[in-house]
Amino acid sequence: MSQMQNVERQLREMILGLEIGPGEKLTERWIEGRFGASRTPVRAALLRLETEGLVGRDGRGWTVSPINLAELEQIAVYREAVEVAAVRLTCLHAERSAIDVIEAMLDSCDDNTPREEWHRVGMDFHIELARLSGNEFLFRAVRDAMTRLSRARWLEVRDEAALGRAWAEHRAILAAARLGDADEAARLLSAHIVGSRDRLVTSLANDRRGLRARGFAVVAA
Amino acid sequence: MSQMQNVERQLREMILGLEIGPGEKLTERWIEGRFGASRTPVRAALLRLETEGLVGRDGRGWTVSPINLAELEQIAVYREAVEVAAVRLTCLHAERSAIDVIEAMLDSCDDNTPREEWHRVGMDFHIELARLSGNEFLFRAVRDAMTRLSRARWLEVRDEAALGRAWAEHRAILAAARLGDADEAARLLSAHIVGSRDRLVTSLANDRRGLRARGFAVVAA
DNA sequence: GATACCATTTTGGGATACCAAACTGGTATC
DNA sequence: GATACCAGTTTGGTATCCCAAAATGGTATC
Repeated sequence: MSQMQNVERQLREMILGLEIGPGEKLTERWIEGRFGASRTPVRAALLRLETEGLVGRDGRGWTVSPINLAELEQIAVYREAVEVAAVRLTCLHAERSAIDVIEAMLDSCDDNTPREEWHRVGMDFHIELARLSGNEFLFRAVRDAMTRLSRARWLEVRDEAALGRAWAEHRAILAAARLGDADEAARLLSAHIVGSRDRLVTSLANDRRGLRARGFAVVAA
Repeated sequence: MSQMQNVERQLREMILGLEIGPGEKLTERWIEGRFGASRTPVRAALLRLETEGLVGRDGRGWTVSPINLAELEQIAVYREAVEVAAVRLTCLHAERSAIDVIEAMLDSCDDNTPREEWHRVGMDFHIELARLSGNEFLFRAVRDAMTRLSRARWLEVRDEAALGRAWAEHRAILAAARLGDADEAARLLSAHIVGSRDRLVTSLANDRRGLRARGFAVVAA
């Protein structure tokens, strides 16, 4: 593993894991020291994370991208477009076994599963479903969108009921896909994404004060 | 203008303008000498062009991405998803004047207009239409997709009739958008993209031998 | 106490030096 | 003639150095 990939991966994990808060300043020299690499791989990593939207330039200097509620809403619209297109393709040439693999992912979560794992599986559901479309561009679009949403979803306060509802919606989507019913799968997925967005934005807007108190920059819609 | 942006812009122009052929090898040192910059900005430029899909890593070393017919077909599906979503949004809050600006772009091309300009306007039509959606992510998706398609479209052999047909389709889409008829605009745009893709892939597949003779790597579907 | 100003430090952008791995071309061997 | 092998060269990855611009902090002035 090259240093560049190493720095990139570790820095991404720190940002997504909120070990570095949204809105925090980053200096290339701090990263250099933190990961024991020189500035060349550090700069390469920052350039890539910039295209992922996780860090941004703040005049001179780098900043961990703040949570931006307006952006979250726009991403949801984007997701809806690409995920619905992907699931429609999947329905056309649905591999029964491939869908079963995704269902098994959902099954792997139970009462003993740590919160972090639910979070990851919830994202992977959408990513893996998009992968089944066989279209590399739709897949990457979904994966990148989920990456951008990741921190916000992590901050969302979700009760057991909401989590259970999401899982039920996931299962309903898979059921429609298994039958090859593209219209139904599209309708369910679309509703799921819109619902998720509403809960997410509402939750963050309500908690905004508390989040800022924790040092997390949250930009209003 | 920083060196990095300079190198990036010039190198992108050379690749898109086919001054460096698809499939050609690139060395950081050649670029360094060609643009009179050191390796630091060269490296940054390559990293960004990599995310745009214009260059790729070939083991050790860099290669200008070949024209990939399978990829072109996948991009068309992706475009269809995002452009249709964008135009639907545009229809919801269509600014009459903004649509007129796009129509004026189309009008600016006549018999005396150089082929290169038709090419550029044909792409900008789609990009600007997506911008009107107001959704940054849909806009960027369309812009990036058009960038990836650019070289292939430039290589396409297009007769006057095909060009005229494309312009007529563009105008029809704008007319529907002006009326706020989202379903009609979506239907027309979708058909336009599918038609474009078919003509493009057919043309390149037919010319494949000749293109390879010119030193352009063209990967079959 | 607020503010304008200047010296110092910090920082990102760029240039260069170094290295190990990969590639190249030629040669010896069969 | 084909092939295995080796020295020399090229090249991407990394570290380090330099610089100008921007941030910082202290100080003098009002």
